[in-house]
Parts: sequence; C-alpha cells; structure tokens
Amino acid sequence: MPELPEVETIARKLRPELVGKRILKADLLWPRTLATPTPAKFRKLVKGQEIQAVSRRGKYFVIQLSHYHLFVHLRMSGDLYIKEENATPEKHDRMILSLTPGPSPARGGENPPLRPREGLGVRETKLVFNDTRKFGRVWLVRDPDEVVGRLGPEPLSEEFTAQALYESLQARHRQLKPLLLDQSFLAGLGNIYTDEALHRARLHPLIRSDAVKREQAEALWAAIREVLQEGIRHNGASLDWVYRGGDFQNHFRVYDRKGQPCPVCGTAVERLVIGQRSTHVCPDCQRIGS
DNA sequence: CTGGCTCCCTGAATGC
DNA sequence: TGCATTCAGGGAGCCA
Repeated sequence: MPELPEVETIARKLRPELVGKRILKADLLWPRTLATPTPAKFRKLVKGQEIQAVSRRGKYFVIQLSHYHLFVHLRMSGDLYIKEENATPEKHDRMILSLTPGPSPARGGENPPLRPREGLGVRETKLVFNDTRKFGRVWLVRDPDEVVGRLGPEPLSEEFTAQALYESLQARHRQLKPLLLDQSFLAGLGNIYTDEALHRARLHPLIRSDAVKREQAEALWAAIREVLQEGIRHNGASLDWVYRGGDFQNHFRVYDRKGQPCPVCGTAVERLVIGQRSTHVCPDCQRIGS
C-alpha cells in the first residue's frame, strides 16, 4: 500500500521523465477512476497541457500542468509508470496519458541530457495508471485546495516540529493510531509507517493523544521522521502485488510480524485491530499505562 | 468531537 | 480438483 515514502519514490522516478512533455490524449479505460471532472471534460481539458512539475503532497501525486493540477492517489493497489506508447495495455490499466516524444527543446539555460535514455526522449511514451482494486482516483482541478486543502502538515517539512506535534496531540482526545492515520491531522502516514513509528517511540497505539507527555511527543516526532526517511532511503516497501523494487519491508520491526520477536526486546509481536485496522505492537516495549 | 460501521474492489487464502 | 466464502486495506460517508 503506497504511503508517503512509496509515493515519494515514484515521484522522484517519474519527474525527470515527465517534466517538459506534453499530453497528447487521455484514455480512460475505467472511467470511475476520475473523481473530477467528467470523462468528456477531462479528455478535452488535459489535451495539449504541458507537464511543468511533478511532486507529492501527503500520499497524492501532484502533476502541475500549464493550466491545471492533476492529482493521483494510488490508494491500495495503484501504480504509476512510464511505458512506450506502443506497449501492450495491461489488465488493470485504468488511465493512459499519451505524451510527446521528448521534453520540449531546452529553454534558456537548461541542459538537455547528453544521451537520452533508451526509448525515452526519442519515441512517444505514455503515463499509465494501473490499479487492480480500482480504489485509486484522479482529479483534474484548477485549485489544488479542492483536493489537498484539508490535509495536515507534511511530516518531513520544517513547519512540522516536535512542539507543533505536541500541541496538536493535546488539542485532540483520540487514540494515537487512528489519529496518526487521519490525513487531516498529518499527511502521508498509512498503516505500515504508523505502526513502525509508534513502536520506535515506544507508544501504545491506544493511548489517548492528550495523555501524551512532551518527551513522548518528541520521541514520536523523531520516530515518524525517522521511519519515513528510512522508507525513502530504501525506495519504499514492496508488499503484495505492488512491487516497486523497494526493500523497506525487510526492515519492519513490528508491521506484518505477528508472532516474531521484537528486535528490541525479543518479545513476540502481537496483532490487534484498532479502528478496523490491523495493528502491530510489541506488548513489552509499548505499554498503555506509560 | 469521537468512534463504529459500511462501501468501494480484486485476488489470495482458506474452507468444505 | 473445484467451487464458495472470507479477508485486507485508504478514505469517504453515515450514524450514534
């Protein structure tokens, strides 16, 4: 399940291959992939738009076009990649954007690559959104706030400080785990990185947010940034049907490790369900009353 | 405000 | 072997 590190990894990979290219046409193989606007409008508006930037906000891809913002959320099983235009479509392709062969000729001061990569920059390519479970969504909007306006802070940004986290925890009265999964509280954490962060901070997922002490909030803040940065360094985690080449799954301390020893103390990791989400804890390291 | 539950989907795993 | 059932999971939406 792509979370912040996986989305960041994909965005970094796509950026140099997309920026400067122009969208020739849009194929919607599963129209409900579109959150907004209607398929007809989408095809019309996106045609001819130049891709100016590729970034990420929380778990959303942000593709900045000449006049619009294109957002993609992978949800459970989505994937986004470049293929040659004539490549055979795959079973779960949901949307295909055909692109111009290469970046527009270098503009003022930009250095064009000396040797374009094989098959890219020369031939026509396409950006493919593939999504087995059809939970992923695409938005095309003028105003980014329509999509990401209510997201919480970026956990790796400067404005997200330990103090800020402590204060927002105090302002709520919720169980830690569901609160950390709430994208309006903090943007980018999913089930994996939340479990990993709580374990590193030695906090039980059921602790009430306003019961967290200042030092614990600092530990949680550090743990969140640590697991996310480590995830990015490992190119994300490859799980289930979403294989990305990342290997952070080999560094999980509790997630998906029910019954296996906690790497800190050796106690068997337990799995519980909190807020309808499977949750992994070390019962020894993470105590509710501490 | 909080939390519980359902829905959206598919394919892997499990049950018989 | 083969068919049917169960389950996971991000996020929106609904209800208490």
